[in-house]
Amino acid sequence: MNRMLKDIGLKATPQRMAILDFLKDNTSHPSAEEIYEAVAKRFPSISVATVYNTLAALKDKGSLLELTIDPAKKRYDPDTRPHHHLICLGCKRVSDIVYDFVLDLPGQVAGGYQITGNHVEFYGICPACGQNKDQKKTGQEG
Amino acid sequence: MNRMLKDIGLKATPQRMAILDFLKDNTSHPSAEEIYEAVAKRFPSISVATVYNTLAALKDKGSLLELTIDPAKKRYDPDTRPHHHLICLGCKRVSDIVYDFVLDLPGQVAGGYQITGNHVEFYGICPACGQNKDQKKTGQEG
DNA sequence: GTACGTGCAAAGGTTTTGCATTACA
DNA sequence: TGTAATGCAAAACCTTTGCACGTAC
Repeated sequence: MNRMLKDIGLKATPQRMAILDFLKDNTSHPSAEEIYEAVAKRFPSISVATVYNTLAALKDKGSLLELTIDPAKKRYDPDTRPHHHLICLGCKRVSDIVYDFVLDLPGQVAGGYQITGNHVEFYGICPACGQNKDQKKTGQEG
Repeated sequence: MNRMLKDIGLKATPQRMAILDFLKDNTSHPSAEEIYEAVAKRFPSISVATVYNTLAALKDKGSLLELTIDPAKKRYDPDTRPHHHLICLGCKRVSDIVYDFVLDLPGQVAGGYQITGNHVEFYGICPACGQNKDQKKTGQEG
C-alpha cells in the first residue's frame, strides 16, 4: 500500500492506506459511502471529504475506475483492467465480466469519432433474485 | 401526443404534451433540467416537479429510457428501441449507435444470471473536439 | 520546513416529497 | 364529481469546497 501510493505520486497517509486496503481485491463495486462506512470501522476519525479526495486522487492517477452504472451514485472499481459488468435488476448487484468482445464500429457508424474505449453493461436477474421471483423490469438501462 | 399519452394510460395534460413534443425525435439525450428549460420557454408556469413526475411516469410505462451514462445527472432518451451510445470524452456529447453486436455470454461467464439485455458505451473524441485537440482521458468510464 | 493531506461544516447540484390547488375524463 | 396531475417549497441525497490544522517527506 505504502509503496503503491508513492509509486503513483501520492503521500502515504494512514487514511489512504486504509482505503486502499479495503479496495484491494474488492469486487463489490462499492459507493463512496460504503467505502467510508467500511474504513470508518477501523479508522473512526476519517472524514467523508478524505474518502472523496482519495478516490478522486486515485482515479486521477488511473488506479481506480469510477463506474457510472448506478443512477443513484458513483461506484468504484479497483480493477483497472478493461472489463465489463453484469447488473442484477433485482438487487442491483454488480458482477465483473471478464470476456472479450469484438466491438468494432464501421467508420460510417462511428461518425468521425476517434474511438478509444468501450464498456458493456449486461442486465439480468442473479440466481438469488431469480429464486425469489422478485423480477421486475428487463431490458436496457434498468 | 394526446393519443399517445392515453394509449399508455396517462392523462393528457398540456404540460405532458409539451414535454413529449420536446422529446419527440430528440437525439440530444437531455437531462431533466434541459427538458425543463426547453419546455418552460413555451410553458412558463411548468414546475420541475411536473417534469420529474412526467419523466418517471413515461419511464414506468416503458416509453422513455433513463440513461445512466453521465456521472453528474440522469439523461433521457425517447428512442426506446435497443441501441448503444457513443460518448465524447471532450464535450460529453452522446450519440446514438444503431448497430447490432453479438454479445452472447457463455453460461460459465454469465454466472447463473438470466440475461435480459445489454448496453454498450463507446468512448471517444468527436470530430469537433478532435480538431480542438482538447483531448483528455481515454478508455473506460470516461 | 513546506507542501500536501485531513477533518469539519457549509454549500452546491440533482432529485424527491408533502400538500393544497387545479383540471382532466 | 372523483381521481390524478400540478406547482410550490422544503427536504433528502450525493458530492464538492473553503479553511484551519496536522503530518508525511
